[in-house]
This record gives sequence, C-alpha cells and structure tokens, in this order.
Amino acid sequence: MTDRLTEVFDLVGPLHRRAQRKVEQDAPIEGLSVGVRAVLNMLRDLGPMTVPQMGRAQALSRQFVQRMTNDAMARGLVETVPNPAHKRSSLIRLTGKGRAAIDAVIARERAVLRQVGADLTEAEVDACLRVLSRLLRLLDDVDVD
Amino acid sequence: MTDRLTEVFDLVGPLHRRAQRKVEQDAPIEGLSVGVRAVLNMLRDLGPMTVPQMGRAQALSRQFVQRMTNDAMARGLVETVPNPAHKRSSLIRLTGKGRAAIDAVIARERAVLRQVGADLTEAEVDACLRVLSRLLRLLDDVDVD
DNA sequence: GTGAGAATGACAACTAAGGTGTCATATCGC
DNA sequence: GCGATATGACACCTTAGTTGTCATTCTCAC
Repeated sequence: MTDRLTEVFDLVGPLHRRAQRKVEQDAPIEGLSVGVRAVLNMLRDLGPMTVPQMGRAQALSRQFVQRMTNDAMARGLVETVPNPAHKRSSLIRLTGKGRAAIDAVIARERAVLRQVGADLTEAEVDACLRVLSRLLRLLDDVDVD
Repeated sequence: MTDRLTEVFDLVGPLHRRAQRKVEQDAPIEGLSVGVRAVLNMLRDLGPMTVPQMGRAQALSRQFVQRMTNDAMARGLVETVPNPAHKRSSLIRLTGKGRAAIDAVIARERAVLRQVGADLTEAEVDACLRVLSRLLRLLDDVDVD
C-alpha cells in the first residue's frame, strides 16, 4: 500500500512538469506566466481573496504570490477591493479582462482534457481527488513564509 | 467530468511543491539534490538504464539528467556498466553506496506515508494511479530535447 | 563496406520559478 | 495603548531545468 502511494508521487513530478510545459506553450498567447496564471486560476475558482490566502492555498511563498499579483494588476487582469475583515490586506478580484483571459486559457485546456474523459470513470477521478487531497493534507506542515 | 480533471491538475501543483520541499528538508542529510534523488530513484525502481532513457522516463531534458548523473557519479552513488545494445551510451547503475543512500531516503518517506494508509482504500489509490497515468500519457507529446 | 543522419556526452550560457531577508507600516488582540 | 503579528515593497539569491553548440560515435540503409 505504501508502495502504491510512492508510485503516486513518482507520477506527480513528471505530470507537473509536462503540465507546466503545456501551459507555457499555450499561455504565451495571452502573455501569462505560470505564476500569474496560477493566481488568476485561484481567483476564478475561489473568488476574491487576499495575497497571503492565495499563498497558503497553493503552497507558495507569500512574496512570490505578491509579485505575481502585482504583475497581474499592472496588466489590468486583477483589481483590489476593500477587505471588510482586514483593512490593510485588500481582497484581490478578477477584472473583466482577467476573467476573459483565464477563461480562454481554461477553455483551451478543457478541450485537451476532453480526449481523456472517455477512458476514465467518474468514480476513478473522484478517488484520485480524494487521494491527492489526503496527501496534500499530510504535507500541510511543510509550508513556507 | 472535465471539471474534475481540472481539479486534479490544480492539486498536482501544490502537491508537487510540498513534496519537493519535503524532499529538500530530508535529503540534505544524505546530501542529495532533488535532481540526483530523482535519478537514483529511477535506477532503483527500473534498474540500470541510459541517461537519455531516464530523461524520457521523467519528462526531463537529456542534458539535465546528464548533469545530475555526472554529479551522482562524482559522489560515487552510481557507476557505468557497458551497454550491450549501444556501445557509446553506457548503462548507469546504482553502486552499493548509492543504493544505501536512496534506500534510506525512501524509508524515511515511507514512514511518513504510512500515516495516510489507513484513510485510503487500495482501490482508491489504484484508481488514482490509473488517472494520473492516463493524464501523463495524454501529455506525452509535450516533451523536450 | 561506406556515407548520411541520428544519438550521445561534454561544456557553457541562459531562463524563470520560487525562496529569503529586511524594513516600514498597519492591524489586531489584550 | 502596547506588544505581537500580518502585510506589502524591494532587492537579492538559489537552483531546477532548458537551450545551444560541438565533437564523437553509433546505426542503418544502400
């Protein structure tokens, strides 16, 4: 069993690299770096959130997310909105332009993924999500900043 | 369904980063960089193989694997053995020292993974492996070198 | 065989993802 | 109000990983 989990990790590396490479190949169309793309993606899925929150969500350093966010802001892809819960740390939100950009990227990726759908059952993908989430939680303590 | 697959990719990023960080935390004990560790791990699981083969197996550039291999060789962790199939490109094999080093690392990691075992069924992990393998194959074309 | 083309290894830049360290300022809990 | 903590800005750094070039060696087709 533990062996099997080790295999999972052995797949995660190559998969992540290939995925990154794919993103890099496609995203230049919109001019998004991998980091900016990650920020937009988070905001798209989880709604407006603060920079430190994003860092924790993706296991990235606060400062890295900050830079990516500033970059996205300079490009007009995101904007700040006052944070009721914390006056200093404003919420970051997608602009219309940002949403359009990330939606375009996601749409292209979904088109690729659709080829795979047929070979896999919904149950398998769910199981996969459960396993990965569990592993992620196991490593929760290994965070930075 | 396609949505679910997107979620898988969204987990792969953070998981890979945390795993890398964990490896970095632990491996320094043996003095292994992430790259060298990957090479040793491959040789451990798949037996002796050539540098280009390793590159393809892990979706890494041939040259990067070459450097890591040279590094490992300089440390006495791997050695070359004549390749019957190809006289120029010799097989790379773990030395006793190399095997000891990677075994120690793996053992430590397995100890961590054992905590998770209880929460997951074998079937789920198998499904996860199937899904990840399928996705990996989908991106087979995205390789370098 | 032999010659063309591919595969390998060495070496040297180069890129970019991502982290670290520090500082000023602002926030929040007590 | 005060101390601890969180945030953001700025600058620097590390290193995983790629790209390019070149010489050599292999392979394979003829």
